[in-house]
Amino acid sequence: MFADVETQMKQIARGTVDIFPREELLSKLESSRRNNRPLRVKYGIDPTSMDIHIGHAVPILKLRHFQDLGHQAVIIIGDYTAMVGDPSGRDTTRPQLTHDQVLANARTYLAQLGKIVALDKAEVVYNGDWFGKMNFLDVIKLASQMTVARLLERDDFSNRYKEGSPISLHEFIYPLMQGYDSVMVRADVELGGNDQTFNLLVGRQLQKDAAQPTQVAVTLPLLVGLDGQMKMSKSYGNHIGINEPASTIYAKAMSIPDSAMRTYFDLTSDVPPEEMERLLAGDPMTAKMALARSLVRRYHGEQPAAEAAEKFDREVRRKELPEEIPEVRVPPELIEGGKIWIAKLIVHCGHAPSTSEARRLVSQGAVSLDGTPITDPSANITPAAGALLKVGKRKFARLAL
RNA sequence: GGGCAGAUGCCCGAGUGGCCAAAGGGAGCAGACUGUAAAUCUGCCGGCAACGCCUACGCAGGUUCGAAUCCUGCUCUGCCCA
Repeated sequence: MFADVETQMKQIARGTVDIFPREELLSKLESSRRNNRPLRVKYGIDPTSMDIHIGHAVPILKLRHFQDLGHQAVIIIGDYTAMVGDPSGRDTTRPQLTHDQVLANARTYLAQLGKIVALDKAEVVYNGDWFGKMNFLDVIKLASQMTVARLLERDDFSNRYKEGSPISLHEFIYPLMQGYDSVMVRADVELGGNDQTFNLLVGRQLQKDAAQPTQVAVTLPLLVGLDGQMKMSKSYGNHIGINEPASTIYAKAMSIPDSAMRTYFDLTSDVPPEEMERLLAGDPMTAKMALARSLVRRYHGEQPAAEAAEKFDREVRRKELPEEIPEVRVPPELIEGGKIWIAKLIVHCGHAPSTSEARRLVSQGAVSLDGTPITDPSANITPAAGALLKVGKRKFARLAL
């Protein structure tokens, strides 16, 4: 039982950059409905690092939408492609991972994917299943289906080429591998980030060469990070990890710039469009709270979402002390004559990476002990059990002996 | 294989013998402001119980009282020729 094509299209299209070609998707949806056959919707993920952030989750959510509409999710774990390292959107070559690292990552990935898609209803395949069996001649045959000129059409490749940055040959192979995955799983639709457009189109070409029906490419925007400028990426430190604690997700979501709110609603939340419009027309802070809450709800559930909201309100807005302040034992070897150097103490609490950094914080007036500001970077203080050390606005420690 | 150019702090990028822990920008951190943010302003931004010392300008040596800067070899990268 599939919903009518128009309804499906509307849900599929929300937040997408492009559906290519649109008419082909329409006709696929029609015949799927007519024949009561779900579409095979492919999403490939390379387990290159351990954690998924909500930027990665954007296309995965779209996959979930397809599932909700009754279609078949086909998740490809790129255990082989991960070893190549997708160069998309990057200006440098990625490090190649070993197969063991990749398999370990794959396991944690699947656990995280399960928070978004219904894994029990999805097909999960590893592309090492077919790439691992290819011999060199097979690779050459695959390579012969692509030309260098076409590869250089891809922006990131051509930019790097023009700039004189290195492009390794294996990176050129990557799009072919991704495209070949589509042939192997006979994909009807492939989802991917905007930066994947080229790769998704290669899939169409390879399917055509293999005399298969071609897949429709559905691309989604790259989510901007917390800074509102650059794309979300762990290496920029502007990400929200889906495995992060509820209160962290909430607080990070609250720190996105107002200008990014609509995008976040569209791409990361389960807030329906009408509700979103209503919120965006009103008080920005209320809207952002709704957004933050919807995010936490997805990854942690309703109850933790409510708690995170409350915690944020209490600690950040009303500047009350957090509920849980880490207790830090002051080791006797750091104490001399009953006193401890403030910079050492801050480092010991983990609130500064070096004593140099710690003394900077002190001289900038960021440090207080039991509410009394400490401004002398060479101050020695007498540590008392239960004393409250405050570094910056949000970092606390309760001393213990 | 040959010729030429390049490698600088988290990133980009100046610096071509002392005044260089290294301009400028970005990122980051702290303070003020605030609606949580953004924007703005101010300060900081290698390490060390520190007005001094140590480690740093691809790697290894060398020349010099003194090197990021000069020389030699190596590694990596780009361009051109083959």
